[in-house]
Amino acid sequence: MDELKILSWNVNGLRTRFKGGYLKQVFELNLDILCFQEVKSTEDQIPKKLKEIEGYHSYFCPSKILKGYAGVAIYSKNKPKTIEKSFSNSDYENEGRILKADYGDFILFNIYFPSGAGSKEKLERKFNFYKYFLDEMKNLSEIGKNVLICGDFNIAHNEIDLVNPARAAKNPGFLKEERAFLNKLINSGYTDTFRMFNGDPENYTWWPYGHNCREKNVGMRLDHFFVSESLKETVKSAYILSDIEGSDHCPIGVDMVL
DNA sequence: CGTAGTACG
Repeated sequence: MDELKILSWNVNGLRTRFKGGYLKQVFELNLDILCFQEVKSTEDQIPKKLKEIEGYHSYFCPSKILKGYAGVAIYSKNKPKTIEKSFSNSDYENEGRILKADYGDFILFNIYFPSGAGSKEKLERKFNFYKYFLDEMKNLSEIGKNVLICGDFNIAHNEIDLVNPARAAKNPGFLKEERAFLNKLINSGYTDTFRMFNGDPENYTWWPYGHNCREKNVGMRLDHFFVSESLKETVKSAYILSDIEGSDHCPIGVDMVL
């Protein structure tokens, strides 16, 4: 019976959140694993006192394509057996979007999904990313692996997960293809942990900067924590920490007993 | 508009 507490947060700049004292707030929660997205730093740009937080091992997957863009990180009390920066069926290690940590008892994915806003090419790349992701998750669940997936999906799943669904349906974040992708993940045996415990609207994890959107709670639930069927009953709670500010996203998390 | 570096969400 091991407790496992994991948090996921799109920090929108790890160094800026560190300087502002916001990172301290999540490290003080004394969790086992913290997953960050949009780190926006190469490893050499991260100061030592940020890289080496007492009690944690840290792992980074920065973008090698565009400096100051994307990037994911994992801070973990226990050392994973292996760390990978792509799916096993594809080659995404330069993108700064994936950290796959195999702890033996379970595999944790920390993912910054493409937003795909803008060009048609970016949308295509995004759907490709979905394909490789789903392929990997299906393979792992079929061989009975315990899988956790957290991160910024850049997708609101259902109408309950955003403010104006009719208007949003034309925009990346709530396209029918994106929503269908999450349905496919669920059909592959994965569960949205937040909805195991909370069926209410107005639970968001992202708000646009400006226009007092956050104060008015005009946002979307874009960050998710999925678990494989094999882990579903180990999830004791799933939460959104909307009081933790700084980024345009707020942290989410799960408490489990493995 | 913020983050980071001149694009991207």
